[in-house]
Amino acid sequence: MGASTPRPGVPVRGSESGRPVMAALDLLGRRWTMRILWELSQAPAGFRELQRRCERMSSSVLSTRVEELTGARLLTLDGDGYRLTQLGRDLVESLSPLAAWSQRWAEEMGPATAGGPE
Amino acid sequence: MGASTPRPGVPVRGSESGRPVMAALDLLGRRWTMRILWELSQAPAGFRELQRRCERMSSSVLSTRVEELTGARLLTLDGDGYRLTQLGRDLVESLSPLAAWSQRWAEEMGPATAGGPE
DNA sequence: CATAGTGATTCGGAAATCGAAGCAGGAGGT
DNA sequence: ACCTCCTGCTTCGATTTCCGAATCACTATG
Repeated sequence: MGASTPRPGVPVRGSESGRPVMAALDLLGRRWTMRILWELSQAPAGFRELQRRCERMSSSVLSTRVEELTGARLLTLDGDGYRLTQLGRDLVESLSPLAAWSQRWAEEMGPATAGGPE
Repeated sequence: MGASTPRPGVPVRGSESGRPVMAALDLLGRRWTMRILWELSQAPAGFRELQRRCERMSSSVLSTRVEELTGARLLTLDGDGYRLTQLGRDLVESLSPLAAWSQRWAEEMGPATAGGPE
């Protein structure tokens, strides 16, 4: 399988520079990645429970994502299932302003799009 | 074209809840989306210049992303090209802790993965 | 042996992405 | 008018990613 875990300092998909933030954007910009981190920040979970929490996402992709995130040292697997490392918790915490922003976004978008979807 | 812009309050790919943060994660979790916002936060750019800055990403996807982000009120197109709206600037700002985190990530990963890829 | 749980893989089909080429329109020059 | 160069943007076949049901290997329990 061709999936490689983005690493800071190594050129990644869409970035030849290898700048850490670009590697992060590459890693996070993959389907389900942020959702997985988000869910695990709520509580650790086993493979199947994690799959359930993520709207029953496909196990093949979950397996790939888990491998990537483990390789990026954001996840570990122990007796209780998958859990965030300290680095992973820090990442989710750095993402937390996004939740506040999305609230304002909702307030801005809600009234303006009341007309209907497209 | 089947692309629909995620909106807070509307169930999106990978989320039946429609919670704003899930809509945001869906929108941002698409290839090139965060990169485009990141680049435009540096300076406004026209279509082709934006494409150049994003490692010559495919024009078809750029067109789709630009449409999504415009629909989400994060982008506008004027005489100078594409630029972030206030909402878009706020989003990028809420993402800025990510840059700091990625630095620590790089420090943590660099030495630890000197052994080789995978 | 049977059952049930775990994490994880296989594989055919669907969807997203890629990328080179081209379209339509505007500005400037001759 | 015509040609050239720029713009934002579309088309379409090829490639990559993602999906999802079935399945594997392993462990534990009975």
